[in-house]
Amino acid sequence: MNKRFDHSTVEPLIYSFWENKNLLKAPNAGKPYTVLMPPPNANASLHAGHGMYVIDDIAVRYKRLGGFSSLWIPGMDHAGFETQYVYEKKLTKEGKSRLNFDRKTLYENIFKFVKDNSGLIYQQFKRLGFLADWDRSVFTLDQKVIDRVYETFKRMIGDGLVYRDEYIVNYCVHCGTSLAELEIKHIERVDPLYFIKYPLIKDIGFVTVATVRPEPIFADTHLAVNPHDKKNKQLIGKKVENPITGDTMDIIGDEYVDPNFGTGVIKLTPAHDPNDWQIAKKKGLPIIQAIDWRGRMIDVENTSGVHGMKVKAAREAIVKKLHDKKLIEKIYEKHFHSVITCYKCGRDLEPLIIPNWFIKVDELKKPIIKAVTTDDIFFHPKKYKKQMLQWLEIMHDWPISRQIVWGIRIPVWYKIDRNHDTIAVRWIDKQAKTHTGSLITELAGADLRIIKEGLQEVVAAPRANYVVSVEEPKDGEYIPETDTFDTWFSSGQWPLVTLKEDEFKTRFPTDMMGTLADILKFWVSRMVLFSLYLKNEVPFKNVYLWSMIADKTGAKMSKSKGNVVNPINFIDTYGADAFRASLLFGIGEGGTVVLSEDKVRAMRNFANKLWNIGRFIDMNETATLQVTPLRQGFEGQGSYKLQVTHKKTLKELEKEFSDLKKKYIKNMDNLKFSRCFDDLYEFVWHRFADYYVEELKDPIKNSSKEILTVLEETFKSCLLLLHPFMPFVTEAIWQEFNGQASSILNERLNKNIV
RNA sequence: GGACGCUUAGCUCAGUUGGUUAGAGCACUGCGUUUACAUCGCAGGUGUCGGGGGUUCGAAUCCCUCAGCGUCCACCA
Repeated sequence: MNKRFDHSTVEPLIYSFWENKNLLKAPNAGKPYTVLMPPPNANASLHAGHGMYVIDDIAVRYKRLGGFSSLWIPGMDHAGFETQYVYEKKLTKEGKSRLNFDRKTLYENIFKFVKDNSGLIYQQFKRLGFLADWDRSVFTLDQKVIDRVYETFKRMIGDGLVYRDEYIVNYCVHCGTSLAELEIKHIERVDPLYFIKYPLIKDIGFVTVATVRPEPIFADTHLAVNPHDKKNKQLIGKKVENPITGDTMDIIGDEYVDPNFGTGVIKLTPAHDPNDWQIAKKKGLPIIQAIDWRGRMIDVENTSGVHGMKVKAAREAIVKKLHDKKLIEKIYEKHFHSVITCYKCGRDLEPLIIPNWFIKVDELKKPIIKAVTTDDIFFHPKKYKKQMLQWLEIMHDWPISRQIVWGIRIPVWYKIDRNHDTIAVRWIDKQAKTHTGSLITELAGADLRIIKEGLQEVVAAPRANYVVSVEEPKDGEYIPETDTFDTWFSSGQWPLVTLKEDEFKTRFPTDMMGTLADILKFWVSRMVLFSLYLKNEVPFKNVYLWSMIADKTGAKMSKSKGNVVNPINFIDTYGADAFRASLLFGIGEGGTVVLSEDKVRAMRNFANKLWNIGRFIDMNETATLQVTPLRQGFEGQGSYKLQVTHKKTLKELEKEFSDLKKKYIKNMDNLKFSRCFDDLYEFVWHRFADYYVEELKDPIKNSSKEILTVLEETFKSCLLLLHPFMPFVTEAIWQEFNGQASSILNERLNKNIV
């Protein structure tokens, strides 16, 4: 044995050994134990946040050694929005945009891009030593996943759980796309705040409203004040005149209004402000669109005179108009506020109403709340049970459509009715010219077949007729829905697409779901939802949530902060075992994980310590067995009388180790992995090596084989206990003792543990 | 504003149902080691266990309160 544990040569050899010996697959024998890997983005590469996957590996390995048929099924996610975002960035660099392609071509290009960039993360997972059955990997765009998603959608339609409605999204009129939360840039900016006077009807005087957006006033139908606002609450029920159109407007009360901002009175523009929209939905107020997809004003009767103008020009026109009417009380030029802008072009985003598909969750969430409350699903750490329940209470209907191509298309076709204008399209012709408009108008200038070939986007009014079908219906003219499902709609069915049909009897519910706490509500809750809906069972018995990985200073790692650590560097320098162990050592349950090089180095030293304990035992054995080099020769050797003190020491060791083992089993079964590892570290280094081995060194030099046997057996048991945490070094030492063809993965804990 | 959590050594953090002298890693100091390991060993800590109050024979641990920090949610017209 070398003086030092050489991780860089040993680790790859051991991993391919496991692969070649089929040790990564679930053994046929044993009670099933199943863990599903949270699918990383297909084009992702390893970052510190993936560190928590080690938890899953520890569980899988522990159960393997415990005699279970433990199985870890990996997979990859297509990660709709995020991947398309990355791809479009690439297009921008090439001087192109997604609008240069029809929908089908764009999808195929992204598919190729993802395919070319996938696979790296699995290579990196292998370097971490993951005991996963790679042959069973599932991709969220595999046909069987798509089939399952379609089937679920159809069933939900049949059960009346799906409906179409308007939904307010953040839309960039320049880039022609709605943006997800992660693509929005919040910036702070100074804008004028206009104080506009609304003449009271039947009363003398005005009600003044402060706003940064005067341009859609013509579409407003209501003002609102806080019902608890002493100054303004008497306005509730009164009527004012719309300063642009002269129409009558009601003043209503809503707690949402902040009495301390501006004048304490707000105007409601439900079609173009998310908060006003919420109020309007709640109170059933009319939602009148004043701005279209292209960022132009809609005022068909044009009493405002701004119909067809762009937002900025319209604002100037409206302000001038109000000024002429002497309805502007004042303009506060330096209003500091936060606005949302497009990550690509930097322009202001326009909150717009876009028709969406929704899932009704009121009935679906009841069994989830029950399952969480009654601990059918157990949360580690416990605090997430509360967080989950809190979120489930406020969980509202789920908008599942996304205006992107990278995903599973919602299997719906809209029936074209040439007499009713319910569908708008964007398409690209053979000359690469983009056309946008109502389908009926477009059909006047182009054949339906040509439009469909160049189709980019369809926006159908909620009242448009549709047929749910994967294939195009034959009875008339149809145009497909172009929206795709929210990524979580497909990944939420992960437990239902990863197992084989016959495994549902034996491996479902699965045993543990270890994932980041960030996606508790996005992902974990949806998996439970789908599983209870489709299988009437929870998808997993335990949820292990890792809160976050932080840098040395305790700050959360994020790209924007630039403090992201690439774990591969640590693995290269200190070994996978050291990296894994550093994520566990000295960590409270569910606490922040601080990743620091000092700690990784300390764990590398521990791996080396293990190696050298093995080396010490091995060397002494060789020395003792010079006559009969085989271990089987032990019994044939003459026996030695131990001095009383040494016998006592051995007894102490056995007692202490037996206590440790009991504690270990208890903590491992309760998923308290970190504590187990801390205990092992303390025992192996500071008790076993520093104390017992040192105490027994002299008698060993007198060739006492009995002592060596006890030390070796104890140490080998320690290797088994440590193996889930540090798989490589423990396997390497195991093979030194038992031969290169043996594997610690074939050992079983119950043989060695009382 | 709402919910939850955290505050223990210079730094990062363990500390289980309350129970002897509160621990580890890192860092620091001294000594040691010609054969398991210098990626080592031994030794070195005056810690108001965030402040205050309470329960108890006994509190880092349970309760109340105050302060600071963090996470999630809501909100910023």
